[in-house]
Amino acid sequence: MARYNAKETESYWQQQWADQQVFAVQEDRSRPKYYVLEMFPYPSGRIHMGHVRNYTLGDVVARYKRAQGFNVLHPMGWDAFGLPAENAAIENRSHPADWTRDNIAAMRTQLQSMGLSYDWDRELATCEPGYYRHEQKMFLDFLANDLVYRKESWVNWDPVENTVLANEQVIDGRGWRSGALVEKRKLAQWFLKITDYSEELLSALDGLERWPDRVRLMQHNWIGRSEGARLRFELEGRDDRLEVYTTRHDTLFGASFCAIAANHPLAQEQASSNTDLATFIAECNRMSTSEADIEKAEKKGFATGIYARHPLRPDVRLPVYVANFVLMEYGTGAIFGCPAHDQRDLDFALKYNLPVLPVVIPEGVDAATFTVGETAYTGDGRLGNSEFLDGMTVAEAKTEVASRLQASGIGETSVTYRLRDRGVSRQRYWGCPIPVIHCDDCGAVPVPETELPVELPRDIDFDEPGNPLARHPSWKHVGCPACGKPALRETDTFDTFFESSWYFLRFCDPHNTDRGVGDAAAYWMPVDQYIGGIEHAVLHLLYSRFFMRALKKCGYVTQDEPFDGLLTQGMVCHETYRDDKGKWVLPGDLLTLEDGSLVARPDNRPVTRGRSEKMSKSKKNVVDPESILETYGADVARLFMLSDSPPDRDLEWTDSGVDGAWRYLNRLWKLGEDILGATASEPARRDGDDEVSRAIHKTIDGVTSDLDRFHFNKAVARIRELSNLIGGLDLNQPGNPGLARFGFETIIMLISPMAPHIADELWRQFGHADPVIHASWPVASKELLVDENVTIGIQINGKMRATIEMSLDAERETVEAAALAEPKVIAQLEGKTPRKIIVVPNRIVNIVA
RNA sequence: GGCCGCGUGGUGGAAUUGGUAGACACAGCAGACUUAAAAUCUGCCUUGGGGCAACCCGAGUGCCGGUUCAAGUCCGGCCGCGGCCACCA
Repeated sequence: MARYNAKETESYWQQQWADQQVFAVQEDRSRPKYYVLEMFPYPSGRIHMGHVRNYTLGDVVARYKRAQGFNVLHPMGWDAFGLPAENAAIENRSHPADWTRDNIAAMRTQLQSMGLSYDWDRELATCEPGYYRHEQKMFLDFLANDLVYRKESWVNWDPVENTVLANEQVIDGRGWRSGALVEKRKLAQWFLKITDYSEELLSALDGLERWPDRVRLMQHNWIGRSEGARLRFELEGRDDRLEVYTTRHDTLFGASFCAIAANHPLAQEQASSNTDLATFIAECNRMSTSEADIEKAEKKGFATGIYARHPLRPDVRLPVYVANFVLMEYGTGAIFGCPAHDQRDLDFALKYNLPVLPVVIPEGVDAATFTVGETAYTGDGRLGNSEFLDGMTVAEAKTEVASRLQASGIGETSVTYRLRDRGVSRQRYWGCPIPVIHCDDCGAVPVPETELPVELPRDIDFDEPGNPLARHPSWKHVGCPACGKPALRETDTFDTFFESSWYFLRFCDPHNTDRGVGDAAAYWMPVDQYIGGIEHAVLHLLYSRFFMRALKKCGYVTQDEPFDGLLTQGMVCHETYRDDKGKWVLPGDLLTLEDGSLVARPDNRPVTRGRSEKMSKSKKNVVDPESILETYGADVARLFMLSDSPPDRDLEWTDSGVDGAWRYLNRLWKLGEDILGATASEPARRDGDDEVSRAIHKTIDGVTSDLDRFHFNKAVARIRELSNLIGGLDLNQPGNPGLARFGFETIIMLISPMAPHIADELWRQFGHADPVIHASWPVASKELLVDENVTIGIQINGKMRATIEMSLDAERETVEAAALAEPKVIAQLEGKTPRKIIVVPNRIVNIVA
């Protein structure tokens, strides 16, 4: 055996695995299935460290489960539609399809050099008609099942990307990719009825026991259920009523105004005959939705001149305002304001000189003297100034108001969700065409199934801004499928979340041409372990949950939840560096001078070290995985990623940590060489009950439970501990070589999911013909997990003073006597008689004196 | 503003869920090998004090207090950092 050559070994074994098709998977109902999936990447062209971490984690799980006898499905594909391809097309005059496919090829090569155990035969790319035709079929089924609808609505318009953005894609009032200030526009859009499932998506969160609590909480908050009431106010001089939504119907007697959203139908109606109001509404629609601006934004209103009648007090008239803080999208788009108990309403009331009547009185305060100044009272208390409600608790008052309103037909309790239907139309080329044809006579007509897929045309140009599909000379001109008259194709495409909401189903049977979701899904689904970034906690993960339910309704699947277990990995971080001009510097351009100072190549500019942040191109604190794979090999990169931090925490990338992983693998190689030399004719000795054998079995047990719980860093620590122990054995002592061999072969198996190449090479050197992947996971002997003797700590008044060796499960009295006989204990007690002695079996003795 | 996390050596992190704090590493220091360096190997490595020494005494898990025989772990109050949501009625 020569010095370990990672490069040769890794490419040799990658070839072996491919040739022997060791990762090919089939339905095999005789074995339990295990579906492990990492979030598929966008083909940007190069992998980054986040990918390396994500796919390493998934690969460890896949290989470990396979060794345990599971039939493991572990596929990889490409989330291949999306804007960057179009931007690249504009910049480089390339075609989005070519750009995307080239990137996929490049990234596939990179991923393959990581030695990941994918069944590449199942690879898919969402931009291929073979994929998206099924998506178009799903859309048609959604239409038929009342899960999708078209409506005119106010949308977020990104003026730079010339497209609509979902609410979730607007961050601080700006487009998530372009950073441009988002405008409001009214457009006809297709919407998915996710709100039909609000309650179910919420309540089913409880069943997702193998999801991180915080992800469940984020979805819980995102769905945002609130229990309140809808009330219909009579409007003076009008026949229609104003419906408001409130969660504080207990405060109804404190109401002093009503407010409606700028885009509320009543506001729109009034604006048609009132130019000042129209101006005000236009102003509201221009308003920025960024955090900072909202903080500062004044609560502004415009009195419509309409008055609402108080439903419980005929003498009270409530002026109706159009107000800039009322959202059309939530509740009914109208509220009643109770200034005394809502800060926003109070600000508004003070500005427009509206009455402030407290109706919830803090316990022990007289209703007659309680006043509200500039701060609304939002605490608990009893009702006051509220006629028949006086003296009730808030909860009692809510019930009473609800039942009175219900009895008189004015209102009823109502549950409202923050979750909104998701608009899916995007005015882009590089996406899945929405299979609809617009006919002047027949309206929006679904494309007949026999004509699917509606394929993207290849010949498009990006010379002008906007959607090239809409400008294409012929593509959109078709006959109406219903009446045959000339009609126009929908030129919008789906938002890319559509593709990623069901790809996990496609992996179960990716070559099925008839159906998007074949029968194999019933065998493989749900995904047993899904792994990816926390940034998808709400969007992707919630929409995938919705898709499963929608597809179930359409008969595609029988299950509700797509992902049984979820692991959200932390970010890969790195220190940041800036030169004397404040420009970011790549870690690779750094040079440490002899005096220890940091400079940047090539001109040795002085550099200051900044805090560690998520690796990002903009701050240049990136390390290119390819250079690491090239210099150290995949096993080193994988081992480092696993050993330094728990997977759900942020990982600090350090060169020295990588070196440490490199040194360990070389030490392991050397150790294997020594043991092999010493045991040329001696087999592994597995039958001992000595301390080393016990340590080996304890390591097996520990690593197994660590991997079960994704404590990869601890598993690595245990393996290193064992290799330190085995490395310390004197191979000249009789018996030791066989023991060392047993220990070492165990280490190879335990480390094989993490560093698979070196494991397979060592495995072969130790005389095994088949790759480690075919060996079954080692099982610890129960009887070797417990020691004959235990070390028991002795405390005096809670302070550690000594330890004693006792046989396992020694009698309480024996332990007590031994503890009291310990010289240090005698010295510490100074002749005092213990008042009490607590004995925790096999663990600790505490003497209270 | 609302909700939720997290604070352990110089650093990343362990600690069987209330029972011997600091496993395993990284960095550092000392030594061995070497003409020398790199690599490798060995040792030290929370902190203050004492001892030639194996060791001994005290303090110590952000701060203050509490519960307990026993607290990094549980409770209360501060301080700091981070995440998500946010004009949601």
